[in-house]
Amino acid sequence: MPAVAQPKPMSHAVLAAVLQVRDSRLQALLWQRAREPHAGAWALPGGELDASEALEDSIRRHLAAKVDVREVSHLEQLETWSEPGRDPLRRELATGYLGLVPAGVDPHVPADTSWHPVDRLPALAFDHEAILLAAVARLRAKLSYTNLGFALAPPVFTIAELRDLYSAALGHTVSATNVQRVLLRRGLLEDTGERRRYGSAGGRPAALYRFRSQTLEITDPFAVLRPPVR
Amino acid sequence: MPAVAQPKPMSHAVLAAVLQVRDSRLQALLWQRAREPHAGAWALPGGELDASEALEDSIRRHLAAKVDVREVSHLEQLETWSEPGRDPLRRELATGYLGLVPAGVDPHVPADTSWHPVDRLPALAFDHEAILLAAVARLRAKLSYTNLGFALAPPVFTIAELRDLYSAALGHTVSATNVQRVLLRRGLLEDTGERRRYGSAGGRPAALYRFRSQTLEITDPFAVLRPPVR
DNA sequence: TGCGGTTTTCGCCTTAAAAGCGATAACATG
DNA sequence: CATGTTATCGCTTTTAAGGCGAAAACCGCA
Repeated sequence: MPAVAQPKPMSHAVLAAVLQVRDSRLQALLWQRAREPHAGAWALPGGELDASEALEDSIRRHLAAKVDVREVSHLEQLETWSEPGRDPLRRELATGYLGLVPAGVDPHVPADTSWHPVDRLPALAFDHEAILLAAVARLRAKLSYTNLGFALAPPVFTIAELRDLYSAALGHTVSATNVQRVLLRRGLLEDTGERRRYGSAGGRPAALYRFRSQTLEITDPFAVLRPPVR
Repeated sequence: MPAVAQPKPMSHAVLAAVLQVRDSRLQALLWQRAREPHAGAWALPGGELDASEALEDSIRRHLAAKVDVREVSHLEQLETWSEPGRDPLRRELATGYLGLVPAGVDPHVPADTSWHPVDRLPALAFDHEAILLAAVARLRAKLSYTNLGFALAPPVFTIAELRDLYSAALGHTVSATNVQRVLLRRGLLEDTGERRRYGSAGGRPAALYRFRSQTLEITDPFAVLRPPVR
């Protein structure tokens, strides 16, 4: 049979770095590969793009196999990775996604899947470590100039809880009074009127807040060099 | 796991929004389609991804057909567009790129290709308008918190010239003294020691500056909620 | 050569936002 | 009811940017 130049075996995968703050640490959802290549290494959840679906639909479909996608409070596209050697066996492009799960929920996951702190990662398959680190970088950047915190926080929370969330996600300590005043001044938080205690020991009960919006908003265009006011 | 189905007829394209400030306006490089679909409409330069090349290599290769790629001072990946209906005839993904050309150069372009102000675009083919607008948004955002201006500016320039560049790229007027002080304070500009006159009429000769770095740097992490200093 | 015109550049003040710090409020517990 | 603990608020300091006008540095021309 004459070897007509058949379509190149180039496939397209979608991968998600699903992040959540658990035990006061930023953790990622990973599953352990059973077969080659990279058997035993950990990998980001994802899979093949179908012929008729959009990338975001595809990652939602694949994520459903690992976690209850209704728990995913935010999903956004990252880069597309294309180095020819990124998969040793075949030519495959991969589009990465950042997924976030609010603190507090504990989604049921399959036996091969578990959470890993992003600052103590196991050996990852393929180029998944680069993708995961890109997701963490994106999250940390956006926490500063958007309301993305809503996707990491439970429905209501005290300022102390929120500080711990930001501290874990950003990887450094933050002052509770600054978290409160920065987010309040920007109008991202609103007081629920209720109050609750945070830690174990006694003390003044903390006010409960919620995020005013549950969809991504850029709070400060950081438009240095703004248009003149008048 | 993978059914031995034949490769899906899914192709992958790369497209670039190449932007330059010309005649004090931000303009994009477009070519006019001769054949269906969308014959007569204007399109972003680009083409098919080859089986063995990375996305960035591919867009460089395709751009070479439209413009001298050595003139492109910056190239960065945007999103990947995947709506199944984005091409009426076939299933195709497209990864967008933002390309920048410094003001002053006038690259030779083919007969079907020309520059168009981004605020007065002709009818664009497929979803190219969305991709182009995403590129413009990315440029405008990054001008504020990175040194990306280096990619729009000629090697040396006066503050007045730089203000006009920023003004054209951002789409609103900016104060020259603020451009100067913001960029100087951030350490992005350095004085060449030489001076030159800007306009036609007489006046004090302007100092010539250059960008200290020609590679992308984030000048302000905008790390609101910074790590504590000590 | 002096003078008006033009443009650049600099200093100083105002505005805005965030960080630091300590005082006070609001509870639990013995 | 005193004491410990945590939350919250007000005040001050620091940092960065925007506005404005004066001074500097040239040109052309009388």
